[in-house]
Amino acid sequence: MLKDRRQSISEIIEQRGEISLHELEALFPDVSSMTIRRDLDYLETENKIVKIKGGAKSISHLSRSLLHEIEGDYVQRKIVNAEGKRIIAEKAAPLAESGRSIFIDAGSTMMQLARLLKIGRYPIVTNAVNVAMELSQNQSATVNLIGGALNRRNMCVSGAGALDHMRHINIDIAFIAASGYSVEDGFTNGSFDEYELKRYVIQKAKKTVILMDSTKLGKTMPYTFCNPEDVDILIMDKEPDETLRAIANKAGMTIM
Amino acid sequence: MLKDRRQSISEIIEQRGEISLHELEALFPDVSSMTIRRDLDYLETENKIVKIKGGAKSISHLSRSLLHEIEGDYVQRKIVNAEGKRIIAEKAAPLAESGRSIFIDAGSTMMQLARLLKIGRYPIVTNAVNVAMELSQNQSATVNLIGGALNRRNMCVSGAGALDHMRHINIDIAFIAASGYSVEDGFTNGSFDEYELKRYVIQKAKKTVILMDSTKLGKTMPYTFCNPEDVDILIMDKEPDETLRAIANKAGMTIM
DNA sequence: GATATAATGTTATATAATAACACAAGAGTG
DNA sequence: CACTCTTGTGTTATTATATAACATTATATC
Repeated sequence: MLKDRRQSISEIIEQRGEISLHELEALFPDVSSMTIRRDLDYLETENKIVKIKGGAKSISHLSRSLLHEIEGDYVQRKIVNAEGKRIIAEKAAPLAESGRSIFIDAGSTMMQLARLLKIGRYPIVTNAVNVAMELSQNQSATVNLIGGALNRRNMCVSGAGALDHMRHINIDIAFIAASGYSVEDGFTNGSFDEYELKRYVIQKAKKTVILMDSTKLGKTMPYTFCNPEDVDILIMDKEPDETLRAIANKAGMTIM
Repeated sequence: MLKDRRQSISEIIEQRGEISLHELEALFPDVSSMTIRRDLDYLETENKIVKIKGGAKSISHLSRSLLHEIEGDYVQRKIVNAEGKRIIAEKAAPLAESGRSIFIDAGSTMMQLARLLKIGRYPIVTNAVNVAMELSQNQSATVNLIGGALNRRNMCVSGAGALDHMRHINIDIAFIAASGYSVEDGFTNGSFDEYELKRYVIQKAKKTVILMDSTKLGKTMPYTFCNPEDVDILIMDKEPDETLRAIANKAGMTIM
């Protein structure tokens, strides 16, 4: 049946992200390669796939890769420490299991985390549009997107409306991103609105987890949103040095 | 210079959405086609484009087309009346000029409207994530995204949080989508949460504009969110029949 | 069951992608 | 300043893929 076959092809591509014509030929031995080509033509007009040389790609997969790179200076970030961020996200994901109400901050590390949380059904609150879309696409989670002004640079919501929204939501575990940490200034970030929100969430959350890759160490950004004393767990991609370890011990902050 | 050329190519593709290799060859006569191929290879690894047979496509354009089709049953909708929706959006866009605070509802017609509003800098409130992203991508508008539970089917926010959020926002003009209209039941839609929000917004807005394509006429969905008396302007893609015209006259609703 | 329409198959042809090697230009380095 | 190493580029032959046009088979409709 034509409709079924096209549906199947669509689903396969959706699942794998990309496939070669030859693979499809093998999967559908009953029809000729020309038929499959025509199926791909059809799916392309439906904006489900793009035909590439020798196969096809899923548009929604391509779009997802875009979501991961929304941040303005993404090229840099991507190169600098994509690996570190993955490591951090993998450490953080299991922590989410225990929470009944989770907050996820904006940022590319958080995007990685969102991907890993796919399986499971946590009620999740976030201020990042890309995180919300990622979470909602593939799972049964309840996603609560905070309202407020949308920052076009990083697709993140903040401002007075956001604070207001949070007022009625209780958070078990908050996963917060930091753009800098230094002994003098603590955990810092670069935008006032986001600073306000982070502060507020940390204050409300029963447990605060900071996700920060090692390149942020020693950097100071304009706003200090919290200090080690306010943090339960700090997750990094590398082992902390002695100074940081000592500070953490004193402040009761676990480093993972 | 390699970097400049790649940047240019990237921008051209970004702008046009798609281009053929031959066109690029013509635009860059100083380099061989092989060089351009290699540039495209590079841009592909950067997730900016997809190479297709004989050229390339911009990923962000592809993603945008996805935003337009997020609704679950989009295949149907798309075929039924994409043209009608464009007509409606074109009629509605100029109305937005006069408002100082605008609300835009979720839905594919609204997505068309969002595209047309690109030029200008309206402060815009919306509950549709795709509309918000579209608006924020290409312009100087202030976009205010309503908070609440994210509906994964249509990427639209609703629920108690959404109502709460709206409480402090004043709306000059509200552009609302309707899924059905009938004489007996008025303007209707299919989800309770969205119904609540629509009602609330209409009640708050100084001016209510309903956007509805002609295929919705005579249909009734589960929830009546308003009646002609509550509406200032109804925009459709076709001329109304006599019955509707009479009702509109009586209710003080202008039909465009 | 006859006719129209849609779906599929087949082939030849045109088109584009790739790989492999060759060449040139610039950046360090001794 | 020669050198060689890297990087960017060009050329060609080869391979792979897409297209177009027509032939064939299924499916629906009356």
